[in-house]
Amino acid sequence: MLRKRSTIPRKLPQQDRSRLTVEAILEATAHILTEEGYDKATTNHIAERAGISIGSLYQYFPNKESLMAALMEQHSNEIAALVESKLQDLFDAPLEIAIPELVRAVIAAHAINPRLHQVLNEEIPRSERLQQMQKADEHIAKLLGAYLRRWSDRIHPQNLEMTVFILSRTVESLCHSAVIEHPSFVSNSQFEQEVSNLLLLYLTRA
Amino acid sequence: MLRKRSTIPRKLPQQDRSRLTVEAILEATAHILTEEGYDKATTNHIAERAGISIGSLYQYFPNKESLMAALMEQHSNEIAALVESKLQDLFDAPLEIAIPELVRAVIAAHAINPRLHQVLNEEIPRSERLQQMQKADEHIAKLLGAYLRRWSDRIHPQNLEMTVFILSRTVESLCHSAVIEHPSFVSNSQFEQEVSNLLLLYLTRA
Amino acid sequence: MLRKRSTIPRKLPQQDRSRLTVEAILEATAHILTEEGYDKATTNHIAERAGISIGSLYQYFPNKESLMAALMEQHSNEIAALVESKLQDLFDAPLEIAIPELVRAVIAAHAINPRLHQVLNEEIPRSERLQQMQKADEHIAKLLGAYLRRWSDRIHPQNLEMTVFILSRTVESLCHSAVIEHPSFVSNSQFEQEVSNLLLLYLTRA
Amino acid sequence: MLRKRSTIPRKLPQQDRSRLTVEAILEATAHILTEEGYDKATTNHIAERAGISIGSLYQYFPNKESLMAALMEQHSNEIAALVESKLQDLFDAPLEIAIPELVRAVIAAHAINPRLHQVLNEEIPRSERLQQMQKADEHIAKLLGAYLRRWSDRIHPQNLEMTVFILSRTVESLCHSAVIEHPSFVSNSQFEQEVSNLLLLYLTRA
DNA sequence: CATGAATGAGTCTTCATTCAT
DNA sequence: CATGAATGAAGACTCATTCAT
Repeated sequence: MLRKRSTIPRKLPQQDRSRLTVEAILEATAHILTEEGYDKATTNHIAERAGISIGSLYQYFPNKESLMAALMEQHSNEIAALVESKLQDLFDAPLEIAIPELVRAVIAAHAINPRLHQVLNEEIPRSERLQQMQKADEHIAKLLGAYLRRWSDRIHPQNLEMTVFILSRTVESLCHSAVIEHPSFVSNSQFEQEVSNLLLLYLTRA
Repeated sequence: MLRKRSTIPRKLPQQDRSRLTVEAILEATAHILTEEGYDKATTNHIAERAGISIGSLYQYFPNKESLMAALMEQHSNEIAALVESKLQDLFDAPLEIAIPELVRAVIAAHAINPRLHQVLNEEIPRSERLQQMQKADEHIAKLLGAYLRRWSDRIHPQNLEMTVFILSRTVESLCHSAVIEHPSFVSNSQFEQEVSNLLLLYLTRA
Repeated sequence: MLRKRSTIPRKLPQQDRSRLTVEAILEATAHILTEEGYDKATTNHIAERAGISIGSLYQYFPNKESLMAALMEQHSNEIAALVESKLQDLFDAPLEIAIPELVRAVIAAHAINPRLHQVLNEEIPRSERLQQMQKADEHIAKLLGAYLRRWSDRIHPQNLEMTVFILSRTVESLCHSAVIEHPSFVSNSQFEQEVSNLLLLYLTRA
Repeated sequence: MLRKRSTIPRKLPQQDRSRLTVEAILEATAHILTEEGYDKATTNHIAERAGISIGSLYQYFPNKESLMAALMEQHSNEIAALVESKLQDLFDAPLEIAIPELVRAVIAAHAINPRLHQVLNEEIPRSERLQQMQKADEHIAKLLGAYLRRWSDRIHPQNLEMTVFILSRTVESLCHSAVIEHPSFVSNSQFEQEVSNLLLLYLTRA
């Protein structure tokens, strides 16, 4: 039987030295991915840039896929952390406050390392992507759902699942596209306002 | 100067036999792409499925990239044609009519071959993608811009470029995600209504 | 600017094992070249005969061209070394001694591996040849020029450049052709004498 | 049993139209060979440049090798014709007249199309070369032998075969190298004189 | 006789992965 | 644990040649 290729890192770095090695590997991966693109990101090239041997790389990651997965998880976590913390802080804030803050947070999250975000989203083969990304997405969807339920009396659309879907996709895709294709928009508070407006008007009908 | 790898098909099929061959090749490519994914789409595999020799494939397409480009163009054209025609028909229709129709058209366009659309959008290496996709996008953006200008007295947001950007990304991404991730939404007129609402409320503030 | 395909070996063999590998590769290349000809000298065939995997071959040589270049350099060096050392030893010897010795040395140099010399000179695509070959040629021309200048008072022809040209081409081509087409000549001291005569009479008019 | 690949043109052009076709093919071959080199000289490319279909090319030449052979024969014949006629005219001329004339003729012959001569001599795979070239060479050697025998009483070297060998290789290689590497020599009567001197002094010891 | 679409064996080359040291 | 030499399956692509029309 063909077991699915493990995507789990081979060993959790327990000593300091290994932790450093793992970090170096991921750093090298991110660097090559952003500067040279996915198809220059060979395991040998990554190991070289990380300053270790290819053998050592495979000591920590059972295959290339797991390397990409680890990087995506790391990146997702960074973004999710930002958004989550905002969302939690704003749990009791009304829509008019929370939505613009959320938009601002998502834009900021994407702006951390937009090129990496893009490569991770666009160049890495699908099979290696879905799992990690969805985990983060789902978590955020859950938080967003909780927030919307908390303020449900002020919200028009009744189908919560659909509303969460519409909200999260819209924010994500607008912020992502803006960062990639219209960097000028990002530094422009008008864009934040417009996106916030789009969502607020939809939610409140006012 | 480093010449870019040509993406132009090698020869226009002139006889009937060759036209069939080209069609068979593109059909095989689409099939393998949707059923097995991009990295199973080797030129040899495609030729085999098309029932021709690998040599014949290269008679019509100078390299793998051009094959993908041709398929994307074909697909983009199909989608763009649908949306464009709708947009032109609706040029004089008010927002309340036009927007829902547009949403419906975009969903329908994506539903033609959603898996192919997804693969084309997500798995094919960036370099081979951008050009074709953007051409279609820009055309639609232009039509959308013209429509919004036509009805500008009823529209609140003043920055036309940004409005077009927000509208097109939002429709595209919501319809795309829905078709891929929530097929149940697609056959559900509520989704269309909600998306239309999102956009209409934003545009009209009413 | 279009970078020329690198002809530089990929890595200098640092460990003993790899040094052996590189030698095995070159040995296999020479063998196939001499026994089967250039168009049987595929990289896969070479690797197989060297008893290594094709991957290992490409670890040391970035492409086929560099393999050929390395072999030519090795071979040129062997020949050039022989001739050069003779020419330096004979710097103060008069024409009557030096010329026959030179002829003998050139014949001996060609006789080391005549078939390889032939293949390297005649079958390998031009582009891969010129550089290596000319380097050796120029060096020898320089030494020959120095020698002729040293004995210029005994030499009739006045145009030194032309004389060097005539001498070197004549010796080279006669020895080469003899080794390839008339092996019987090679083991025959009469041939050496005749060639020496040809050159001596020309230089001294006596 | 593996029959040797025929090198004989498939049919002698008997009608005018075919003769023109064959000429067009050879002309195209020569042109591509001189302008683009041997490895751009694919049969398809040749047919295209000749303005005929690849199928027609194979009507006249059973394989690529026979094409090259035909071109070499044509070229050899042109050169041989020049040299032969000179040699026959000069049969009764003394060495002092005949040798310089011969040298001049050989230089002129090489200057007809030096690049083609070079490609034919250096780039075309050995297997396809030898036969044609040797035929011409042998013929000239025979004529030269006859001439030397006619004047044997004035000639010092006694081994006629060796003398013919030395003479023909020397003239050939010096003229060839001069045309390719030192075009300036060619238009310079001093070079002719020096080469003639080289040979005359050798033959006459005077 | 001409055409040109079709063939497919064979080429160079890459890169994830293993394993002896 | 680290090293890096070695592996080899697999991919993109070429080109001499054939054959149905």
